Amino acid sequence: MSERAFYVTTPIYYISGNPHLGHAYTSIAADVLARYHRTQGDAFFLTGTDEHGGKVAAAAAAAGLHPAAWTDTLVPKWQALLARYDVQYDDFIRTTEPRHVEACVEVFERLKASGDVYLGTYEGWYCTNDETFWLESKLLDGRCPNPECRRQVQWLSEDDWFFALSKYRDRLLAYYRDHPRWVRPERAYNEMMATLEGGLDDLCISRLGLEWGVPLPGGGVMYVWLDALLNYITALDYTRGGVRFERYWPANVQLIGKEIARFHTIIWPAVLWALGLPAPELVFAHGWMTFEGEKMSKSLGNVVDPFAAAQRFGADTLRYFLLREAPFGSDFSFSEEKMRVRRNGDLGNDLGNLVKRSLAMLVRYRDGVVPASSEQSFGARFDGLGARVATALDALDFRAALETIWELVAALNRTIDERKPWELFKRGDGETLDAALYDLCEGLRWLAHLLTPFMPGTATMIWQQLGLGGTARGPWRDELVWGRLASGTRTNPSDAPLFPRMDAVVSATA
RNA sequence: GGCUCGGUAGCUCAGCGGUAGAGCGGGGGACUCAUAAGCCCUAGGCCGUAGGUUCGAAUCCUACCCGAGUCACCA
Repeated sequence: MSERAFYVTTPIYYISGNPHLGHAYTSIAADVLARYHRTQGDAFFLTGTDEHGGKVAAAAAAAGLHPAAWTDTLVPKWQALLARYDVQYDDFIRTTEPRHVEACVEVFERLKASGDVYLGTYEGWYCTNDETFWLESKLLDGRCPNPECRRQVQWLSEDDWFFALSKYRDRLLAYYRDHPRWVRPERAYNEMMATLEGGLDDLCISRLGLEWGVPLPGGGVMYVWLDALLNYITALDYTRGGVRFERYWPANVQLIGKEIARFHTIIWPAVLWALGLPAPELVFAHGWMTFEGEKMSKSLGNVVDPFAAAQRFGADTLRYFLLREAPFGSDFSFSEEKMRVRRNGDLGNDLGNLVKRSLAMLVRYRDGVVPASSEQSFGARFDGLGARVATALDALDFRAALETIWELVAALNRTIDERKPWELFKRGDGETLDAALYDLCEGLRWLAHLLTPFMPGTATMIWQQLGLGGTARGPWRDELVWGRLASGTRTNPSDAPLFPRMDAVVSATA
């Protein structure tokens, strides 16, 4: 059952400052999906940066730079972040690239031609900072109601372009009812359904007073959110009849933070339909990351620096921790102590130590060469394991996927204590010893395959210590067959532990 | 205020109509291949509160309490 090409996206990151761990979180999740699907067939993973808008222009001005020059200095930080966490994307789109800007203009023209974009008049209070129109009733003392803004608003009356969003309300409602799992988790689905039932207004999609954005006919720029959403198809060369688009759209999974669900699950499908395109199959809104229970924010000074964290713990430990610790749709409380516990427990004691003890016994008793086994019964119990991990991944239940993999880790640790290779060796029961050692090595080979999407670096180290060339690859249904590891394979174990124990940070003030 | 989601063992959570579960922590034990790691045994929690439905509810319904989120152009 070869699957159709798989397409996964992250939001494009709004480059208003430096990346934090939350950005890495979304990207890692997308990377795990992409890496998994790449092992099974064809996959395309898109990420990028959202570079337009008044805030970016203002930040650039403050730095004395043209917005384009300003964003040029910031984008490498995001790319460095992704590299630091071994996030392997297929394309990185910047909304300032000509391929995107030109495609946005083309989309605008098409929508105008079809009548879904029309010229109207917008009157109302406008906050320049937030680039937002506010209803009079929302204002607080005549100021912007956004608590982080509170600036003076101004009365604006301008001819603007509108998108006929309200026209798609009934279709959206029907779509939601027919596809109860297209927005997840369920909480997000419910909230969006409630929004739809409350009714929709047409969307103002132009900003006449701004210059930093996709230029529109007659002046002004495209509303940044429309500009941003379109990246998911402009990167596939949609307007240029690209093969990428044919192959990958609609997206299988679009990952978003829960705060931008409305844009992705109401406006976005309506825009796609207006273009005659199908909506994505699944939009998944993951939770917020908090620091020891409190929202991460610059003002609280508790933003976790993703570079420092990776430096201290390593990319794979972070990747494992972020996906294992909390359900993907829930908020997630980060703390170094929790991470240390996972690192030393699950990774060091269970996995790392398993690799080391298994290969050490192989060296001690069989000169490091994988023996032939006359006995295949041990592996039978893992027949459905790969399929269970795959099922969990399809549901974006990363945690369940990892728990399932750890069933194998635990079973291997257990079988060592049960079969006691050291006793078999002393007793001279070579055949039974060979069977035990083979099973351990074969289990490690399975782990390399299963861990590849989650911890690519670790998976490769296990693979290579087994003496196998390159990296673990190939569809699980073919590779996860007990007994595929060739006897006679000369292993190449390392003395260095995969996950050295980490001690708690001692308070400097103690 | 409306709506949504949670409130289960010390901690993090699973279970979601049929005699309460996992991991971690804690306690005990046997071993030695290994990163003082691994393995085995153990923990007796009014399943937020009060009602209701049912032969039977953590699991369905109602009210309430507590926490979080969200409420139209705000990553």
